[in-house]
Amino acid sequence: MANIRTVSKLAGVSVATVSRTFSTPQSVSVDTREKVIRAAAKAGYRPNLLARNFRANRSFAIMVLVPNIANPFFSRIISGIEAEAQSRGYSILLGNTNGHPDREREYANMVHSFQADGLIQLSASDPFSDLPQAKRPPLVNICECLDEPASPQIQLDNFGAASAVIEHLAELGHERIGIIQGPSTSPLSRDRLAGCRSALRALGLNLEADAIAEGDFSSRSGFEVVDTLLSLRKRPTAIFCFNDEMAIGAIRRIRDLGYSIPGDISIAGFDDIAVSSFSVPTLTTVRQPATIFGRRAVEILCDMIDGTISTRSNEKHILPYELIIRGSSAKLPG
Amino acid sequence: MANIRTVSKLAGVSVATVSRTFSTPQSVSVDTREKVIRAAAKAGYRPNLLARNFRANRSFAIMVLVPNIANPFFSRIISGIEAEAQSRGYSILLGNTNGHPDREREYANMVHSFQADGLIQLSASDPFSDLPQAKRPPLVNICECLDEPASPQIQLDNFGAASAVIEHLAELGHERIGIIQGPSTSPLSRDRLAGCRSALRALGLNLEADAIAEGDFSSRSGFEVVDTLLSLRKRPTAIFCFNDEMAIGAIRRIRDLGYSIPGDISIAGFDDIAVSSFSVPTLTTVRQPATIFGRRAVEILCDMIDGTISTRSNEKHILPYELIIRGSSAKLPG
DNA sequence: GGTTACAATGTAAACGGTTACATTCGTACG
DNA sequence: CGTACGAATGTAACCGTTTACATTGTAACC
Repeated sequence: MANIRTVSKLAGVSVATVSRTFSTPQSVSVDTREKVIRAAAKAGYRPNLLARNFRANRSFAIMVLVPNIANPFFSRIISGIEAEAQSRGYSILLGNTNGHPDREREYANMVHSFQADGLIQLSASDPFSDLPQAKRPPLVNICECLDEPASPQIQLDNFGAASAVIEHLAELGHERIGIIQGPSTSPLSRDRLAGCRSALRALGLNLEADAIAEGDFSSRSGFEVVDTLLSLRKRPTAIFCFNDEMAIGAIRRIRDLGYSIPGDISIAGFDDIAVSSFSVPTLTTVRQPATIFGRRAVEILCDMIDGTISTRSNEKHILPYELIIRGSSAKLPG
Repeated sequence: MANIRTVSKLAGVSVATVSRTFSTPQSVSVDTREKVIRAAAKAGYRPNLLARNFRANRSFAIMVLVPNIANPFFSRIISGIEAEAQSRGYSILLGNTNGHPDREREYANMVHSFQADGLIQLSASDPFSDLPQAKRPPLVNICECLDEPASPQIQLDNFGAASAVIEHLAELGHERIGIIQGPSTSPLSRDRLAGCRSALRALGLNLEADAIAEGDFSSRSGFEVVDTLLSLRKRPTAIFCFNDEMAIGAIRRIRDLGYSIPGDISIAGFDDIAVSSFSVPTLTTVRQPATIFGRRAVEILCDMIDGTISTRSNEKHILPYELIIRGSSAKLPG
């Protein structure tokens, strides 16, 4: 392989000049520059970034940890991360954790071994929690936030969005509203649930414990747990699912049981994934600015890497939601 | 940062011994090993992989080029790639190309600058086509294959799968079958189309040119182009869409126009993405072994990196399909 | 006891860049 | 004319590993 020394000999200059030609061209005279570039082309020289990064002690890579890549909402976020990272000269390393803390830790260690300059976590966990503040590498949590974060957090106004959904359903005349939440351990579910509670209370309604079912954000779980809501003595006339996949699963099951949507039961989801505008019926949902999530995360992470922001920052960034009203929610007849 | 010399001093041994303790522990006596490990722990030492990889001239990273991460079928493949790579000690670098050849080339160059040891392409294009055979880096094409490949290719038996779908629809009594294909430039569309033609011919039927509409694999395109099929003088009684997203878009539009599915029109898709089992109606489709695609690609790529397989191999690996019959296809009434 | 074999460990060169510092040279200025 | 200065370029150390080769120590054997 052609290295910088090959090129320097071929061009009749020193290695330093070759290096400068590529990293700080303005510090090399035009003549020399051309000579070097010609020689480099002739030799088929490409700077060895392994060597450059080693010297700089930087990998120019960002590790992205995602619980499940196959989730379409996450993949939209990753799309945003990728775009912003690419434009800043960073490459992205992808790690699928399936929510396993040991997998997370294993991947997070790549930052310690200098394989990545920073970490973006698409879930509420902090793989560096055992480290003293001063030694924490750049980390940004996104989507789902820690309660007592030691790093910057980016999330939707989950409380506000959930309230807005409830208000929308209440406006349509629904008073018995069921909920299919995500895993109850997740801060995200808790925030949305709090939003629901608050909105209902403001309307003079109460959220009974048995009107809350718990899924795991998969369509299958929506399909399965909706039964518990349908079999309540006071069957809900509207169901708010904490993501679109569960809503789609629930719709499937509800229709199988002979109910009409939104005739008998209104449904709302969360995320606004691509299919939600084409499903039957089209899905009322909350749109999250997924690509912006990704871009913001990269912006903040890069600032931490550059030292513009302290790695001890734990600012919370709340992004706005948008309520998208479609065919799955309608006025209660009568 | 603690480096190997810090540890060697702390343990009272040479740097070589420290290095050996971590890379070939059996070549170090038990006493020394323990001494070194204690010293390393004390110093908080982690081997600098930037340095190690530089020395080895290997990045232990695989670049994955995908036209669109947000596509759920691709993300399932990536899931498989990630799992297999992780178990082999490789990390994966993700590049979203949006189908832009210059983006592809830019990312592909990361292999030349030693940032990746090999490349997996999730589309039918060869960023190294201008290179002489001998200089081609390890590359595997997956999903969609080149006609005259210079690298190993992995794809479904698209011809067979499309035939099977047509045969299934024909068995249900359908004779006027419409097609929504992907971009006509894609080899994948062409193979599936050939499968359709062949199956229809065997049944004594003909595929008219105007029974073929062209989408771009997005739900929206399915929604939009299905109109041309519905407005034919001889409206098809069944429509085969070359992916599930387009099928979902088409279903939406067909229902909006007042037709029933599968009462008036049967629909079949391709890919078996997650929502297809929960959509209304559930979707008859072709299941592709997505994670196996990913795993196989990594296996083959690693063999090329290790030199077990020549980088000049251009073997085609054909994976089996599975026809999944669900609610969107039914017997033609009468 | 001397020789040999082998296991354990050490020494130092190499990998391919970057960059602090040194050198050279031309030019402006007193 | 001598000096100071700055631009262009060169020299060589350095980054943290790995590893070929050298060295040492110990045990087995004749």
